[in-house]
Amino acid sequence: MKPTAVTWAILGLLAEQPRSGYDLKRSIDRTIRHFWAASYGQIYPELKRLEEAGWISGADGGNRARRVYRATPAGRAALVDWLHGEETRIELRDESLLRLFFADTLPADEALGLLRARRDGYAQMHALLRSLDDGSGEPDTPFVDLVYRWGLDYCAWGIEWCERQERRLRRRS
Amino acid sequence: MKPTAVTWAILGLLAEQPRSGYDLKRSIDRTIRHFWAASYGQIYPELKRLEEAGWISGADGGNRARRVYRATPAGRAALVDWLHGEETRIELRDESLLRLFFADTLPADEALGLLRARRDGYAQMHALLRSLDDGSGEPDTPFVDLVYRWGLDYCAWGIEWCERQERRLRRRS
DNA sequence: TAGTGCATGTAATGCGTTACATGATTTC
DNA sequence: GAAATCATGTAACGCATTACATGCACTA
Repeated sequence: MKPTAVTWAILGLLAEQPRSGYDLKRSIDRTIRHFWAASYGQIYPELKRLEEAGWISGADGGNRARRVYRATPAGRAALVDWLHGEETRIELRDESLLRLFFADTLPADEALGLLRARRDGYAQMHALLRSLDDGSGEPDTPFVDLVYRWGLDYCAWGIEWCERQERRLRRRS
Repeated sequence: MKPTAVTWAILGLLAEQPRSGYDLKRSIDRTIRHFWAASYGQIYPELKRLEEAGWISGADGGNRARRVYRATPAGRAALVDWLHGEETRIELRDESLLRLFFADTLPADEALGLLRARRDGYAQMHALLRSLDDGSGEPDTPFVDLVYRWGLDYCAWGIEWCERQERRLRRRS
């Protein structure tokens, strides 16, 4: 069992509460997905691998043909090991920055348009994140809340940054 | 010819000045790589595809066995089209956030350690970016400089954010 | 009884990294 | 002449998405 990032995403959610593959996908889409996406094509095979490794156990549950998994003690231990694991390397992948990087080829006003588009991208994501917190539902645990705040704050920062830079570049031209 | 992100990275650099595959890799590692990495395994096959498409042309240059490519007019046109292209969707992939997200499983002080580790990750990347600007070399064009600033500012923001949140969480506990 | 959403899964494909193979040239 | 670096490339592998296939259950 060679763990990958999706391993921990699934195991972490199952440690919190038992879920089916379908539920996992929905939970991920509401939360984790904004900094780490996962698709069915990863989730279902990974559930099998995790069960073989003894880190989760599945049981046919409820009506329908749904199989509900829960984290085993061994799984919880592995999760905690990972949390203690190697240091953090910040890695980015941001196509919008790639575009900005080459914007010097364009006339000045079109180049500024790209900066504006980036700003709008941030605004859109900010709106999406805000819409996830409908106020109902129980309040999040501290670190789940922390990561949610990160998303909001990051977008807010990004919007301001783009606006500030746009003003700066306009002043010089 | 179905373009992908690495297509534009290469084409953009070649539009600026002619380079070999090896030079491209080095340029990418100094600049683009901080928000969009690329490996030889992508670069060399992509150079072939780009040449077949007529977007770049290669010539055996200099001494050694080096092949130097330059963007053709068709390539430049394609690049500009891409720059004008679809709107920007912000997509993230950040394993450190994934860890933070599950930190509630840990005792409070260890969880705060993860936040500190993230801060240190930002600090490390900030130092790396600063080290790239040795002051020598000609000054960057406006948008190349803009993206460089983004990296620095993002790291600075990230450091502050982590420190602020650490203080906040300590106050509550 | 037709449609929608629940639920599970796989196959094909594409993107990207790593590791390896090869050899020339410069520098010490 | 040994080491470092320049330089090009490929094969194997792994990770992830997309699209598709299947069928049940609820509801209008």
